[in-house]
Amino acid sequence: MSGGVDSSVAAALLTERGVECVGVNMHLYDNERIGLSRQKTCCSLEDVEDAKRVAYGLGMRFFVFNFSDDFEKTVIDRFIRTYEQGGTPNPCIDCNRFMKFEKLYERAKIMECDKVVTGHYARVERRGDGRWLLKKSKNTAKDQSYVLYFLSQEQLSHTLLPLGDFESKDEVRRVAEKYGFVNAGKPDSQDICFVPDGDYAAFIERSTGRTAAEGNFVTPDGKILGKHKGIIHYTVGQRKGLGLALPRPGYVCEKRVDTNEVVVGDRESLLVPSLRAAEVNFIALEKAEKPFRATVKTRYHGPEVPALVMPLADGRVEVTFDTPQPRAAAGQAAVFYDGDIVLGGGRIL
RNA sequence: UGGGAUAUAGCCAAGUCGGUAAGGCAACGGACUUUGACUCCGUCAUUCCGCUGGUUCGAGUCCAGCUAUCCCAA
Repeated sequence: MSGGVDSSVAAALLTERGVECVGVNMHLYDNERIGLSRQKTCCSLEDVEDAKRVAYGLGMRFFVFNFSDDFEKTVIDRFIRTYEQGGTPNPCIDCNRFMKFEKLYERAKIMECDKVVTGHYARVERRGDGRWLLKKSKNTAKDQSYVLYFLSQEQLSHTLLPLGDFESKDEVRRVAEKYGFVNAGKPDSQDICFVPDGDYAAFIERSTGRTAAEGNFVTPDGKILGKHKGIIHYTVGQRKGLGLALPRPGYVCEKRVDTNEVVVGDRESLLVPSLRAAEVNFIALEKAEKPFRATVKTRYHGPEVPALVMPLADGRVEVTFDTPQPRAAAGQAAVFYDGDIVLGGGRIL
């Protein structure tokens, strides 16, 4: 329970069904770690209070698990490393993957709980042949199946996502209001939780003690356009914030870590016919050896586009789009869908 | 100091027969969003069009001079 509306309502719904629940909040980082002063009222403390009040109100026991060491080692380290290697991490996916559905699930087993319940907008269903499926939420605008593509069969069999059937966020808020939850009107979260001011580059520089090296913006054919602030400040596909006055809009097409160059070109030069992904997890497919068709999402709120997914060795796949697509940033997820059903997904290389 | 060209917002750049300053980029603001982005909407020259004068009811647009830069030839 994050202290937000969604997990609170999820808890309420389960309680309503007569399920015995334990409320849990994950403590993921200390304010000092992320550069907020100790004295300052930290929103995360307030959030824990909110979560606790909701849990107690529902007659649940409530615990706070301190996962800050693991969060530091997995999510934050990965975040920093990915940026330094020229990619663009998705810490929310890593947090779901390593914290909520790995660490927390382990604890749940120790506590002899059968299920992990979260406030994600997605659905878990069991198919006739016994295979567990991950599907989009009914409220497709809020769908979060994209950030859960890594779930294994075992994890899915022990996961409940009660918000997946809601048609709108307003309905969820109405439930919260019905229960009189303090957080019923709390705004949706956004930004990276451990970078509350949004300046992730400054966070990386603070953490590593290294300042990102300036380098050149170059055209695809090598002409120098100007100076950039350091590769970690940009992401492939980015248009705004380059500070370059070009005749047409310029997009980041490539980040060259070895030469510390950022390639800027027009929208055309951003298009690629295919991409590769690694660490692929298949959900609806038992095993994928043959190429299959799917619609593919390469960014959280991006469009789904038709493509052919070809399994390769070492858990990799090659995704060939029916029509060329803007290049996706390495480190983001490529998720394959068949309608509402998540076939699988992987990390973009 | 022979000839030619250009001087419009941070950058690029339209401005017709003189009639009361397009557009793009960047920037800034907002919407969207549990990552980074994309996208969308809005703002952005009213001591004004290098400077100074002149013609005109009216000049970025015509004329003169000046200044700066660029090119060609010396």
